[in-house]
Amino acid sequence: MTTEPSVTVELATIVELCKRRGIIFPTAEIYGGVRSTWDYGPLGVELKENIKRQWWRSMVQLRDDVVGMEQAILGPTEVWEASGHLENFTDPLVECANCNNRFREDHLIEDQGADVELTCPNCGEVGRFGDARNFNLMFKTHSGPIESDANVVWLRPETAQGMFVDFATIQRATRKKPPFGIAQMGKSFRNEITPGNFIFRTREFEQMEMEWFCEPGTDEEWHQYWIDSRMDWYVDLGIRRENLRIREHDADELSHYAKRTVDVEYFFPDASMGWSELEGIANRTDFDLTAHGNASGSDLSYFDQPNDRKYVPYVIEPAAGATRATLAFLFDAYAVEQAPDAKGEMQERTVLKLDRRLAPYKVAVLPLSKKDELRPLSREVFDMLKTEWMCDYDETQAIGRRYRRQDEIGTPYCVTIDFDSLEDKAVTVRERDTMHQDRVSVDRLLEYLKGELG
RNA sequence: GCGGACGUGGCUCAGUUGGUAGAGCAUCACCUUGCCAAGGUGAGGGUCGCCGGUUCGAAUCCGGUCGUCCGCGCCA
Repeated sequence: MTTEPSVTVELATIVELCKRRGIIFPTAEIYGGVRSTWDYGPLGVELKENIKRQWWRSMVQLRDDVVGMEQAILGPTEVWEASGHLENFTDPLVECANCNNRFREDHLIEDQGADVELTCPNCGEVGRFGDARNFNLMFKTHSGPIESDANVVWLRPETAQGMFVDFATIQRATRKKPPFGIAQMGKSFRNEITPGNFIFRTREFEQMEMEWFCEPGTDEEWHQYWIDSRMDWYVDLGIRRENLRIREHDADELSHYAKRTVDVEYFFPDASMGWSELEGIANRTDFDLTAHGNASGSDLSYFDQPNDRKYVPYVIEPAAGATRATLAFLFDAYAVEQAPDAKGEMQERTVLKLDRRLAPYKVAVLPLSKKDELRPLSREVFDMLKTEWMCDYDETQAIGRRYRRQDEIGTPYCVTIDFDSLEDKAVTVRERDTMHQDRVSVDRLLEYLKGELG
């Protein structure tokens, strides 16, 4: 049994911090916002891109058996017919006129039979359902200025199909042999009936997906390999292992394309969230390549020349949500600590203990005083550091207050220039988690920080 | 979509029985030779989600609408 961590952090606290510090906030808020739609501010875009960069680094850059791609977001109807999304992402829902609860008509018919009046599972009323209405989870639009059935295109509901429809082209171009993977990061869109929990479930969201093409029969082994690998990735980037778990999908919750799916779940410390999915690792078998092969007439099988045989590769898919991961990293990094102030009294200190690779700013340059004398050296230090990392420069108000500001957004290092610096050409480097300070000469500063930040 | 709650300056909130808005924090400027927030002085910032109605007059009543949160159903 998993022991659930007892720490509580309210989602509202994270939302408030995100808005106040320009991390994430409602889109077009001056017009009232749009439900389920969020903008990433100066710090949020850095954080999210850093998460994606780390995913790409571990998934593509550091491997010789995975290559990247980026597919267009708009796609033709044929792709989504073949993939099964147009069929399976459309739910016929009926609503009970008595209690207003809504159910999937096909599920009711399956349970109760097609030749009887349907009974409401909620209130027990018989025959009070209206006509079924289709809820399509895919966004539809038109390519070109004229709206007509002939130019319908769809916003992709997952990035995965790009790797399937481009499989043969990429395989030929790169001469990769199974097992190998194709990775993609980017926006996907689903018309969720019920979005919510801030950026956890949104209609526009960002995915990091990799399709691993392997020989049938080796798929189960590879599935386990990728489950382990993906767990390690989150832990390596600072998520506490006790806040992560693996959950096996029941047979009745498997997607239409999956033979087996395992979720990586994170324990969100907000009372209403709890264990929630960050990533699904699915065995999609040869479902997609076969479907697209049949529908398009292209041969999407792989010819294994040494063994003189042809097969349609099986696919293992680690599919992560970049947006969800961003929320998980924010939650896991959020801490309120006690720290003594100048008078020695204990005060609350909010710290985002983000891994250094994820922190929006790596270094903040903080002249101790706003006096003109300190400015030239301070700017010199800032200009030097900004060529390596995203840095912040802040010379307003008390130094303690500025340290707290940087703590709250997770900046791992603060560099302070004081009046002694003008004499000894050295600065104070203060680390976020330990609040430890080092005096480092300006000449050695870049080298010192490279050692710390990598 | 249904039920419930809510929507006041950047944030958190207060606004008595309707008479044209306040606080703390934050922000900005100046002062402070100052290393872990809440010293000093001063300043900017809201017409109370939006639309309409009732009223001499509405943040405060009514209707609609948008959005948020909780619950239900559906589901990445």
